Amino acid sequence: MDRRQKKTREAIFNAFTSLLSRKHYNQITVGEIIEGANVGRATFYAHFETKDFLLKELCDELFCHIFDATESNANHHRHIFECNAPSSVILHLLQHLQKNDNNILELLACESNELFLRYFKMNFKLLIQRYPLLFENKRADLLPDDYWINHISATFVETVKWWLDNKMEQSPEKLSEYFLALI
Amino acid sequence: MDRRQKKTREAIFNAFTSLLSRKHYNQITVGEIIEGANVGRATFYAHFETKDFLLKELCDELFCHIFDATESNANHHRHIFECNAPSSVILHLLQHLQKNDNNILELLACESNELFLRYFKMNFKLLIQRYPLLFENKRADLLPDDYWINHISATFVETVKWWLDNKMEQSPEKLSEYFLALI
DNA sequence: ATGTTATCGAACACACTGTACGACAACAGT
DNA sequence: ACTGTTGTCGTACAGTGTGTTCGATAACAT
Repeated sequence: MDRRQKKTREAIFNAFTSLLSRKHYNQITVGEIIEGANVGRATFYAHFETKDFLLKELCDELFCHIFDATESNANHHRHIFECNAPSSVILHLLQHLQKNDNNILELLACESNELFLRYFKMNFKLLIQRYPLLFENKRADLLPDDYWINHISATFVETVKWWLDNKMEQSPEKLSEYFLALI
Repeated sequence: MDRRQKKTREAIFNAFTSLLSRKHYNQITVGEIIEGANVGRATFYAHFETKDFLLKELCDELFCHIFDATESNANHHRHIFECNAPSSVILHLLQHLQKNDNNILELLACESNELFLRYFKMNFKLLIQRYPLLFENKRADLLPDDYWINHISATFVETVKWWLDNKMEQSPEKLSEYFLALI
């Protein structure tokens, strides 16, 4: 990819992220983004069809990054997934979050965090669907599988949300303990 | 309140609800609302400062209605809340939803349902905070109270969401069983 | 019957969106 | 170093939505 394109793309992402930490997605205008990124209007639209597409591509970069890393990690240590040790996976994800790659925390904690948490949940769901043994549905006689999987995912996302609301005072280990105690 | 005002207000709510079932909140314009409601532009702004305020007032009417009913019911039958029978409360709420007062189902299932589910969760949280014995935190030694309360609320909301996604095929009794099995 | 208040319709200034075009500069390959 | 390609810039523009204003009219309450 052309160096100029990369520069522009990154500048737009940065300006956008920075704006999101200050105001709600709905109230951010393309005008503000291009001003913050110092790019021309036409340039913005050459990269992103609309503001919504910008958001989507940002999410793609963020979560593909985190979850791909988790998964490739899992491939090297597949025994983790198959020896029924959900705590390591959860812990790994939480630690990854704490490192705050790509300012992901800023986005998960911002006023428009629902947008990002939705993607977060989706990716987490995919992850645990790929490894059904990780969180086994121990009451499969009573509870439908998709209901169970949705519950795990939602609970994890809510745990992270709660963590952020509490300024992340707890350690990833503690949080992982809370989460596992629930399920 | 003036008869004319009531008529206008209701016409706007109806047009708005109807639009929400067809398209996303963000893409609904004031122009469409007033056309659907057969109301002048100035009239709309005499009732609601912006579209966001319209949404807020709609939510207030909907949820105050459902939860007030639940709560006044609870006052008459306070023993339900204090004799540790969460199943009756849950069942009561689910049955209330199924009756679909004020097209609340249309709104909870529409493309912009996050907006309404947020209010739903908030009100549910208030309800169970008012009756701590209802869902007692049995691992208070390990889990913080607000974490626990948030988890109950989120799980209930996710249960309802799942129900809606499944076209509400299950009976309220069955659903209540699922929910209670989780916690 | 009278004064009040809600509504209407049209017009308005303003802001944001998405597109178009010519000029220019950065790039890649030879 | 030369050349054709491609990304960017600036400006301008049409289209659309927002929120306000105002006088005329009709519904309301008493």
